Amino acid sequence: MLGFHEIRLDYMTKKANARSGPRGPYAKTAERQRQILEAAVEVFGSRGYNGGSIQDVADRAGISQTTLLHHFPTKAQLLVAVLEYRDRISTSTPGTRERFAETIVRQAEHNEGLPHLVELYSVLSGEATTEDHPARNYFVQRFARLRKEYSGELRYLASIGRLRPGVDPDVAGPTIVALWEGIQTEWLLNPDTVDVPGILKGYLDLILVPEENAGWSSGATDTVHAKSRQ
Amino acid sequence: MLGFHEIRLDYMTKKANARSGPRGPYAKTAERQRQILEAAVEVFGSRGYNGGSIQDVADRAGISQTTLLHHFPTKAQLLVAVLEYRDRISTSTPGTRERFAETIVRQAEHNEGLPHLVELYSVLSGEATTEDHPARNYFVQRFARLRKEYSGELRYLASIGRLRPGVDPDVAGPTIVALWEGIQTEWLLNPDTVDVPGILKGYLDLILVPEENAGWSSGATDTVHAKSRQ
DNA sequence: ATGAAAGCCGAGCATTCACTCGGGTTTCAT
DNA sequence: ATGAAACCCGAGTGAATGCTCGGCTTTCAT
Repeated sequence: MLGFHEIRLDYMTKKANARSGPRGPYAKTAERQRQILEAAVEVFGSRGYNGGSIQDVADRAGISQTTLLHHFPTKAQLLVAVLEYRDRISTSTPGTRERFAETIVRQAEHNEGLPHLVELYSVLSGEATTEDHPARNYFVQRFARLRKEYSGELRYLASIGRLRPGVDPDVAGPTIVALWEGIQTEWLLNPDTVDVPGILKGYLDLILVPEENAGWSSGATDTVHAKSRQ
Repeated sequence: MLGFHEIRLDYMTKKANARSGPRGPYAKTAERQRQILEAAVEVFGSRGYNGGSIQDVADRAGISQTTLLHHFPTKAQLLVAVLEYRDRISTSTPGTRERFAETIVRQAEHNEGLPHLVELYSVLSGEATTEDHPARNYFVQRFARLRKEYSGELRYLASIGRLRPGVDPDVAGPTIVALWEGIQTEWLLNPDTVDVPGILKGYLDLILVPEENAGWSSGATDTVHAKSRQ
């Protein structure tokens, strides 16, 4: 059950009296595992977890299936490793708290160039709702965390008068998370007519007060014209 | 490629000179196929298309796998038949055009009693984004139709002054579809903390003007308190 | 009633699946 | 340098998959 990436202190503890024992991964191992995980992103992203095979991943990584299983003993452990890998190297969008909306829209625009990633999360979050799916707990935790984070940011914006009166941060936070999730799935099915950043901006413009006039009076922000038609 | 449900006129044409030929389905066939399709909803809903097997469906329907394949020659055709079956018997929510929001919220509340159905659509819409998935075209069409329908309803509401100024029906329509889709997936992962009707009502309250004061002035509708916390 | 088609199923079939085994090659601390 | 562990792989293994085949039973228009 030990993930490949977890620091195994016992390997590193160089006891003088311990003449022999496990030596830990070699220098090239990290790079090889990165190759495998990148291949797994593509396979699980394009075929899903149930639909993709470890043979597919091994082929795409240019190694034998047996070697893959040496690094990640089971398919389920490989999937968990993929998700943790993507979390580790994901672009930690900086952005000040005041630029909440801009940060989200910018991230959505950035994602348009990473269809593999979007596919991975869309396919797996749906699959993960099934019984005993190895990624189920990951997505339960992930969505709960996101809802909490967004609600918190919106509460802060409310405290400085940037949230439109009548908007409950504990409703709007989960709304952003769900909207983002849903619109990305639709974008994968219909890339030409669905505008992910546009839809998100449309909602954020609805609930936020523009920075200049913190005293909110009416919904006078310009209509958002998205390419989303029909 | 002929779906089981399509009316096959050639069977019914009783030509006097045709002494023998295909006779069409027997009386009990419709009921049997309904059993199979109900079983398939549960299997594909709880395990996904790739994760569920036709053996599972046959077992749950209480028939042999071979008999199932007599009625639905391939697994892919079974899936398509399931989706069309659910469309055919789906509760055609009446509701006047003016009661747009109420109709949606009522449908969402109704869905809480049909977790099998919600699972089916959530799991499959994610899976369907993968290459060559037999349900891909179904979901492409379905989402496009829903976006168009909702945008149309909102355009009508705008024409009678019930849409908040500044809200573009062509953005809000797709937003409702995506939000619904996303929040249902999260509900399946976290049924106790996610309130599907509440989140939808929160958005609809934001974009619609209450019936009584068609002259909209501020966001003075009460804050929506959902059970959605953290 | 009869007989042809529909309905139904046990027994396979070829393939793919995740995973194991045994043994070779490479790395690297000593 | 050396030797133990890490790395790597060919060749399986057993189970499950979607689907076919051949033949029996049931339905029902004639």
